[in-house]
Amino acid sequence: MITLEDLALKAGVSHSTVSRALADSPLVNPATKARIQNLAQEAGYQVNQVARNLKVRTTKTIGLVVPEVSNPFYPELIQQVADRAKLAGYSLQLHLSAADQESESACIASLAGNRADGILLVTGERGLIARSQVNSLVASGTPVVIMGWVEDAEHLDLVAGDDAAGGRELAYHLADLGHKRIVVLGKPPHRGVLDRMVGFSEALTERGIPLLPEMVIEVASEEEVRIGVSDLLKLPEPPTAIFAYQDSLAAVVYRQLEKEGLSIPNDMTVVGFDNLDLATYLSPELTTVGTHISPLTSAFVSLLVARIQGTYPDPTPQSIIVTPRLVVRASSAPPRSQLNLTDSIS
Amino acid sequence: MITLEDLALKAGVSHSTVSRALADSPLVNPATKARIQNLAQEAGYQVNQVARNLKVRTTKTIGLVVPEVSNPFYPELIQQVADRAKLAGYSLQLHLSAADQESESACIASLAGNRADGILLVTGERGLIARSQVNSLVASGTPVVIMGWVEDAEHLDLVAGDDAAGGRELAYHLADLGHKRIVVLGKPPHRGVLDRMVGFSEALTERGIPLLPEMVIEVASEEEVRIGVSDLLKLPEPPTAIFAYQDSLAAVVYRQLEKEGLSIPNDMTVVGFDNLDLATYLSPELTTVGTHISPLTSAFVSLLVARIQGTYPDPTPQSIIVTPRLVVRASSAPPRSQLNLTDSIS
DNA sequence: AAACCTATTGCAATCGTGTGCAGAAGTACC
DNA sequence: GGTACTTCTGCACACGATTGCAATAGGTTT
Repeated sequence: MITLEDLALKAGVSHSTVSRALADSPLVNPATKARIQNLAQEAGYQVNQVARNLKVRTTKTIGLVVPEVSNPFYPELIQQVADRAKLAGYSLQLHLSAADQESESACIASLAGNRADGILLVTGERGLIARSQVNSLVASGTPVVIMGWVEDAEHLDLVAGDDAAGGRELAYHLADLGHKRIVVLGKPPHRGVLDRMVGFSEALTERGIPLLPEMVIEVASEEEVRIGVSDLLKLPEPPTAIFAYQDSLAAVVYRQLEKEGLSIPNDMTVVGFDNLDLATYLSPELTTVGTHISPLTSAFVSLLVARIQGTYPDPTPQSIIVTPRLVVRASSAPPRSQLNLTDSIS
Repeated sequence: MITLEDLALKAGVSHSTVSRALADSPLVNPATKARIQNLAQEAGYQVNQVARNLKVRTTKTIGLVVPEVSNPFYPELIQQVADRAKLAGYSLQLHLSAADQESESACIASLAGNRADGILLVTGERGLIARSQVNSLVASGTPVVIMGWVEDAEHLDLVAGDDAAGGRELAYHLADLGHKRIVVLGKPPHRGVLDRMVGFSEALTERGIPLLPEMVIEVASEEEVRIGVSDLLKLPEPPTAIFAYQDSLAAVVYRQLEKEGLSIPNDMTVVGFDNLDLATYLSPELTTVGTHISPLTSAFVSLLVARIQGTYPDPTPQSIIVTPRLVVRASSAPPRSQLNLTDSIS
């Protein structure tokens, strides 16, 4: 790899002059500047960023840590973050935190070691694991912005959707349609989606609809989803609607219902949460609630970049909450009468 | 951020000793070594990788450039590459090449500037754009491995699926089912999938089935897919099967057929290409062909890592071709008679 | 006791850039 | 012609780590 020194030799000047010429400094004679720039061009000179980073104490890199990527929510997020980061002049260092045991800690340590200018951290099912690391990183001057659920968030810069509000929207929607027996289906230890459940059940009670214990199903795998759904249909009074915590879970519910010979929404209403592209791939298209990812990521990276550049007006930790929106599609409808439903099952 | 020098002061030794202690060098007294390590621990010392990288002329970073991420093929790929890279001790620098105009060139330049130890490059619809940059990068000693279609590939390390073979498999499958009027549907400028088409049509002619010009539909957007499908159904002799170049296109075809009131596979057989997770989300589950991504990514990163470490036995450029596999699911069936079909349309 | 060896540590150079400061031209002004 | 000023260039240090080599101290050998 060719260096400043190499160019300097060719041009018959010192490396300082070359450096300044390539930085388009007004300190260097326009003629020599042009000469040097041409030389660099044709020699295919590529500045050594790692040397440069060391000197200028900045890497123009932001770290993005995301739990995984099989849930379609994350790819959409990554794409947008990447676009926005590039626009602001930053490269992306991607880490998947669910990939190894040490999870977030290892990712953050790596990013800290590589002196990322800032870190975007999307929490996983168990919330923010590496809390203390984040604290000390922030204390030492590296901005970190969190997305997602996190316990005791007031000392962190945070961007999140208002999951409780989303849950309420869905509950109202189902209640308005006339559903009385409603199932909630989700992963048990997933703290990030607990608020969805809370908002949902609050709104149901508010409308005088009981959420019976047997109607709250905790599932840890696709297999358990299928079994859970199958069991529900055997109840003496089966539900008329299923609320899946996530669109991707709803997709599994779809498949099982189809296997059982039920049609959506005639025999069963299904609603999800997230409003992914996936929701429109399903058939019938899924009624769901969610923020557009776009305002989320917009706040996410613009807050971080502002922190990095010290341009954010308010120095205290921010909590940016984006309100989700109900998207009614074809998977929700008023319930059939009990009689018809049992008929169609037998 | 705390440096070696800071630690050295605290420990009352020189920074060289600290460096060696942290590297667990046998050159330093076990007692002082332990003392220094404790000190570093409690001071929360994090080695400055950018300084280290400059000195050791290595970054333990590999660049991954991928066109985009909305096609579900890529997230699956990213996940696996990230896992394998981490396993080999490398971080990932992610670039999305379709995000900006300069496309691949800008990504590669950035990675070269940041002195990535190696680059994994997944080509997009138009094949490898930044050919000359890749060449000079490889010439200067940075290994690059390409995945996907590329013109004139013999001087590059390459990993790809055998798309022509996959296309043939699909053609045989449809022919065996008894289909005669078969539509091929894909994006026009997408060189990467041309081989699918070639293999497919070769196999059809081999079986004596003509692939009429009006049966080859080029579509550039979702909207065009819908129009294209809709138009097909108005033909005097509509097709009985549709081959979509990609699973994600097949998903759009599904939606349009549903809107038109046709049922898959009774009224129309649909097959895709890629064998994504998406294929099993669809209903009915999609018959498709594709390699498992796993052997692809495995070859992808292990070849690159071997090149970086100089452990690959054969120094000449490799072409690793992975053979895809036909996965028959519920979306393909023998054609109905012409009469029934036209009935169900009207 | 001199010579030698070993274990441990520090000195100093190095990686490739950026940049403050000094110095060298060249120019203008009195 | 001397002074001051402008314009340009180079010297040298810094960024924070690694590492070859020299140096020290202590112990062993003869």
